[in-house]
Amino acid sequence: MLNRVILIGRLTRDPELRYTPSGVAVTQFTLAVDRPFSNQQGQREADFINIVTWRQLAETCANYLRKGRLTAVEGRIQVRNYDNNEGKRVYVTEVVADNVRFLESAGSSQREDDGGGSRNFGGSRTSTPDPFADDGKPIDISDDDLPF
Amino acid sequence: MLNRVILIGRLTRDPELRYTPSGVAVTQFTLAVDRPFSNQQGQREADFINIVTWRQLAETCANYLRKGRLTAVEGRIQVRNYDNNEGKRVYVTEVVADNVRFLESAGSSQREDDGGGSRNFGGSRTSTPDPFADDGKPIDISDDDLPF
Amino acid sequence: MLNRVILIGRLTRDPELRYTPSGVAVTQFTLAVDRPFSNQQGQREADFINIVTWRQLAETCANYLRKGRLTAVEGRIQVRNYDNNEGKRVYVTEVVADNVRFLESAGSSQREDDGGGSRNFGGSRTSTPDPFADDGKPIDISDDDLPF
Amino acid sequence: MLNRVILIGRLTRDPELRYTPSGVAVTQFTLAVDRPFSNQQGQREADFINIVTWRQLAETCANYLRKGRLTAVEGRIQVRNYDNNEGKRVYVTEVVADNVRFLESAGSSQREDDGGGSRNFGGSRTSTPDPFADDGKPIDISDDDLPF
DNA sequence: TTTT
DNA sequence: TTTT
Repeated sequence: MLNRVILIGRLTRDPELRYTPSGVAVTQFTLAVDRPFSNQQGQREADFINIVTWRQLAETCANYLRKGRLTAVEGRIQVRNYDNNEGKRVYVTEVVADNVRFLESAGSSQREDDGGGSRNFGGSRTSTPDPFADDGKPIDISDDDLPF
Repeated sequence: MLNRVILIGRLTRDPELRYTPSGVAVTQFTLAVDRPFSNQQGQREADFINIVTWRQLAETCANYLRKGRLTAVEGRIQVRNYDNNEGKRVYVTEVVADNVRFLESAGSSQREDDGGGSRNFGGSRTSTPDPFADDGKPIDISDDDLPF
Repeated sequence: MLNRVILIGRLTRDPELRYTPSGVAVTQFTLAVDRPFSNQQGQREADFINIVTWRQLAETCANYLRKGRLTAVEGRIQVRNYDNNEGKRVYVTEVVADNVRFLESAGSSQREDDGGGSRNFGGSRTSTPDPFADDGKPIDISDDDLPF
Repeated sequence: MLNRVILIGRLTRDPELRYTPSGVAVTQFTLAVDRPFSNQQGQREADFINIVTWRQLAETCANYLRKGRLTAVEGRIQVRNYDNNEGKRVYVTEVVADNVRFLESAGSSQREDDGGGSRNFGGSRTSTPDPFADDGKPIDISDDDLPF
């Protein structure tokens, strides 16, 4: 009935832009958000929160966000489920963003690495497991997932 | 760095109160939050979002919340992970609440069922799968999970 | 750059629907939101927060909201200023809502008074002071104030 | 019943630290928050939102925030009123912050002016009008205004 | 000027 | 009275 999330954190890697079969842009990335307190061992932990954006916002995020950038995200929590290859139901929680603010433009943060070439497009495979699946394979993005 | 969630929805079942080994109260429940739009088939879906509360707030929630009640929750997104019995890393996303508002007191909503007897205390097992695990077993709640 | 407000409270009076010169619907009301703590005298106070809604949402609010109803509002803080009749600049803070949730439908709250007849439509003048001005006169609502 | 605000904007001037008669620290500043759309004349406007912080957070804000810095604020809307020198009731809306994030540390933003010397401490009077009053005089901050 |  |  009401579902609102606001996060400020840093991208754990470059955003990944893909397209649904019908050609709608989707960008996914993960925000590392430091917890407001230390754990029993006195260390600061972070939550790694998966973000999805659609359409024009997806294109903009793919163009301007990079690994490490401080970013504000506004959206709603979404819980999807699908059956994995062992026939087990898996629940995936992510934040569907409708507003993203780039708090650091290129050059405003120190030690940037905008060179790279490590960006992945069009659903290509990565060797690091994708946090959106539980088995290292990209989750199928379908037009059924289109919000709004 | 900033992590804020506000939800309004209805409890999918009575809340479950347990205690950590060191005696700290934890209450878990799930909120069904209707999505703001219909899907391609024209049906309204909901997101089922797991909520955790600690200490005094946990006791209050266990005492006053019941299945079906309209409830507002304020908190932060937390992503925990643990290795399941097949040695696979499982990610669990939940909202750690620090503020819960009871929008319907007992009697203010129609068709209530406060009788029941189906509440579970102290880590007892249920036959319905616990949404906090991927295998139907309650997730171990340890003092390591204590926030604040 | 980011401006988000979420409130839950009760209407202090029936909402007021008017129209700008170009025919756009505007509805204003005030939410009483209880503070989360008591003051030095041990009493619970409330903040009285002015809400503005536009267009379709304005019509819906005027149709369904009534004095006393528990209501959730999502929007942004806006600070307008104008020069009053003594030539002094006055600052008006209000919340421009883009999402309003009716947490109590007609009949779900006790002792309602939906009879009334005291509602005002179409920009008519009232003798009760308008909370949006400091001098008891309705503030001119113009098309310049149209958001989005 | 629930009252939550999250803002990201820039300080319009250095923060002002004062103390209540009983010695509690209060810091006030104004955030300029750009609106998400342009007005009829095609220009981007901003809302100037007054922020108040108390105690330890007040000290930290006074120490680390400066004019122009990008800052995130979390808190609640508060509406105070007082009678001005003409015996007229004046309403003051501000955000009482309980969480402030410094999104730009000293040096991370370009062209800073941290020199100044224009800061005011300990409740001293200033000739520049206080944004929290409508008449250019600082509003009395009393221990009655202490939240939490 | 205030709601429950 | 305003920030970039």
